[in-house]
Amino acid sequence: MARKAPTIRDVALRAGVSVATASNVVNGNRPVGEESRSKVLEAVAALGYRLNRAASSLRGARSRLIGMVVPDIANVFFGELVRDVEELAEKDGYDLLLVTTSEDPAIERRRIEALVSRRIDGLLVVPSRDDTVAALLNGPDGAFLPPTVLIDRGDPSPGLDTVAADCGAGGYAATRHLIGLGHRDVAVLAHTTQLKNITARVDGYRRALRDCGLDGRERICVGGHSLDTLRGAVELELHRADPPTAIFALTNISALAAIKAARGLGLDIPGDVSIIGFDDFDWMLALRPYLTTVAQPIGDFAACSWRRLIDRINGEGEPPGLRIELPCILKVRESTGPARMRLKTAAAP
Amino acid sequence: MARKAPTIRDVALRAGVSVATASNVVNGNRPVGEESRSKVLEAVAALGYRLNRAASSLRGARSRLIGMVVPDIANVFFGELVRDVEELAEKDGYDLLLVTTSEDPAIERRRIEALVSRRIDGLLVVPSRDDTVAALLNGPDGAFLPPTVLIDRGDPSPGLDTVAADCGAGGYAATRHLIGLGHRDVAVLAHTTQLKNITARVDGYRRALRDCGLDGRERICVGGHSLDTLRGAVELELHRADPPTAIFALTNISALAAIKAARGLGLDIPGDVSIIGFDDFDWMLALRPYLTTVAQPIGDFAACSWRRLIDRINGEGEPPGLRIELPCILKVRESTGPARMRLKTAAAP
DNA sequence: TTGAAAGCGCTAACAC
DNA sequence: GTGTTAGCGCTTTCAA
Repeated sequence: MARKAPTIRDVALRAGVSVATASNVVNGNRPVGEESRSKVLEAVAALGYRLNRAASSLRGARSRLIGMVVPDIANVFFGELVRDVEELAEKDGYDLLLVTTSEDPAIERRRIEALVSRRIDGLLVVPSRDDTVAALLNGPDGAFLPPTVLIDRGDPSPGLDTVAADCGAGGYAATRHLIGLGHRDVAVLAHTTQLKNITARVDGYRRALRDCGLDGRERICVGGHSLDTLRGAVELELHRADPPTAIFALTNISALAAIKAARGLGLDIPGDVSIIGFDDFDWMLALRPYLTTVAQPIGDFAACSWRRLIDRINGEGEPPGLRIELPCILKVRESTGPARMRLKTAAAP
Repeated sequence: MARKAPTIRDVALRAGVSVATASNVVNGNRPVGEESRSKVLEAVAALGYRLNRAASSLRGARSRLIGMVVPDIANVFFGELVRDVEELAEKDGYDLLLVTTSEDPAIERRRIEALVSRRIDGLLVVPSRDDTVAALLNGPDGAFLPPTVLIDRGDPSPGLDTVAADCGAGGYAATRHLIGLGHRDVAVLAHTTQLKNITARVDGYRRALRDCGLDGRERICVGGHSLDTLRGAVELELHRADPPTAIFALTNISALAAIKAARGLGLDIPGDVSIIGFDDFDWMLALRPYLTTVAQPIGDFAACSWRRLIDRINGEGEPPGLRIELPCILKVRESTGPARMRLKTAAAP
């Protein structure tokens, strides 16, 4: 426990070579003779030598550290994203510095600055607002961001790449599905209208209504980030004189909220209200009714953003500013069904 | 973008003091005169100076980096744990290096070594086996682990602290609940029997059976880590000539698997089979039937392990080797009900 | 209370 | 292909 960790110098000494050679063997930067190489390797093994990355990154080399920023790691959506990214990162020899923002731009800013002071090689962020990272990039500070890729959210911006789903198409498909089932009163449940990926879903919904001659029948509920406030918003909508016959929930948490609200009011799903969600997780396929949903390709988010990030770090590929949109898939299950002609009035609580 | 980041030297220069003084102001290690202090602070602000942690940790100071190791960050249980820990960490000025093991000891070992080579100040791990970290700590390598706290799993071991739930009591309570409902054929669904926290739940189950004179009626299914294999194990059990009337699923994923298996066989919950799960997440309270479950205090896991880790890092508190057990809470909901006298035979698929 | 100076372990020139 | 050396930015003796 007390033994000091061996340094590259110890390795070189034991192998009878110079530190430069030892270093070159360890991180394969330049070719090394066969004999020296094996002697160094032997010394590394014998001494249990482990590279001190703090030192190497100080010296100017890559830190092999990637910062990852998500609003809430306990949300399965971000959980899966981080898991997939971490797997990719480990394959490429990077470690992940994980940071959480609680959807708060001030915290986000502080956390990103902390990451930058760690000399991260790249940054992957699901921003709390569409413009926060661009603001940082071009801020008065001249904040020194490494190659950065935004995921799921964020405006296109010169220095930034974005990987996201084609939310417009997703919203459109979901709404068409509902209209096809005979629904004419479809409410949308959003947690916010500040995020373009959410408003794109709403736009898809609007477009579908319009295409079907249902203009002016829009019902948009905004419920905030928490399950409880979202639920409250749905209850309000369901208590109206003319409640919707279907609810399109724009996130997985919103879907949970819509379901709980309907349950709480004693409404049958999909008998009284159809519900369609966003994202696709295991629980949606377990308890009844199985949830109809618009699935986003999380694995592809991870793969595309990682590829792009590494290219940028290596100075390869196209210059920054790309936007990559991936398709969503509508999964029709049990929570959506034919519209009732007249929905029974929800009893007052 | 091209401007080089200012160093402590730049700050000292602009403030007209020595680098030592500047350093002392920045991280408050030693008292500094009022005048110097304000000049330094001014310079820091003006230059937008940010401490280079790679350099300071190289020089021997704390890295303020904590390694966190979990089997799968996409599992909500670990997701919540990491979220809670991250929040605590940020408050104390630490960053989290997150690493995932896929329940594989070899990967775990490799990933922990990567963390150690980052000179982390402390390590929080949910190990893939109870003895992996202890092996690392006492290994021939003399692997140089910083203060380490195990969470949820892990044998008590001299150099290691452990924070976990009182799984024996949890298993006991769940089983008593079922027996109280008249069940005499209760199957337990475990993903593994290699982990003590799981076998403790099984022991609680056994103890409850014994206390009720149901010795010898144990049914223990082991289903592996994936939802599909777990489900297969349950189906097998449910297809027996004398299927169980209740299933006690030992993790949240097992619960999902049990539910899907029952559904697939057309069994009503809890009419045909009662199901009780472990852990408590939002989805369990949304779709029907609401799941009866044994909740673990994840927030307390985070708080206790963090407190302990920080104390160890600061050399305070008791010497390592502690085991802290936190109580579980039984939440009775809809998925458990009275036992049927005779369960209808499950139709072959 | 402050400053000067010595490295922490490593990599990148640059020489051989 | 290999060795020598000069720092990277910082904290920390040690002296003043």
